[in-house]
Amino acid sequence: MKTESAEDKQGGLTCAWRFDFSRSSRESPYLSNEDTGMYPSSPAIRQTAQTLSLNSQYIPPPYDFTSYHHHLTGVGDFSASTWNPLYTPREEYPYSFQGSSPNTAQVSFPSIFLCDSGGKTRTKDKYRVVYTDHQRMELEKEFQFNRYITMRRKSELSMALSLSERQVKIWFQNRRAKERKINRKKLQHSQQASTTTPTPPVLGAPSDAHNATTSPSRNVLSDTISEEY
DNA sequence: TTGTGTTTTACGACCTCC
DNA sequence: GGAGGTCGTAAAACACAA
Repeated sequence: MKTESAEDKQGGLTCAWRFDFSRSSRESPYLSNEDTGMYPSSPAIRQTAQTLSLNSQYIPPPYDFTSYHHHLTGVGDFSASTWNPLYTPREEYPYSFQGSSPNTAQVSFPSIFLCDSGGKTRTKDKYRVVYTDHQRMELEKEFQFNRYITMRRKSELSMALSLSERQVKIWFQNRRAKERKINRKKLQHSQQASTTTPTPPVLGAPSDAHNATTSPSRNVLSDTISEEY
């Protein structure tokens, strides 16, 4: 992520939104690829979403896609920007509509980007956008197919969901991080349970810890599919 | 309503692979 | 050197108990 395209950088704009990025020094947080599932040697097998029983957290409610028909078009010089709030996430966008038809309604943006040469690209008025349920659902479906999105699918999804490829990429990164976090919690719980109520190990039924430590070649993230969903 | 904890976007730093 | 990975983190959004 050293260099992002101008498109990825939300229209190539550099903005004045300042943050305190000071942080404590890092203490070699990197785990081996085996531990992290980094650079998995074998891609995850693509499964049909129907075969996966989703955790209730990710089961979206029955969607009324008619609510997304107000396809908004940004007003202003955002032609080069892929950050384009085509949807109105949960009524949170304070943009004023200009136009009568919701299908063609245009939005006048507030001072989304205050630009300077600082190189920070976050918005002033919106530190982050909230993705619509539809966007999340589609991303989640793709995630169930494959933990690692291909360039082709990333491009397709970004087009379909009106997100930038960078947003799709980062969503997948965050989603994998979330899954690892969940797995760590489960591992902790299982370890606590095993220490408090020791049970004899069952041959042929390896635990999560066993999987994580003895099967480095597999995609560690794929473990969650069968466990979590 | 408000305080607090959790989740969700987004990023920088650093790393590996090609 | 670039792309994309993880990790840690900021801050908005959200959930929920008091």
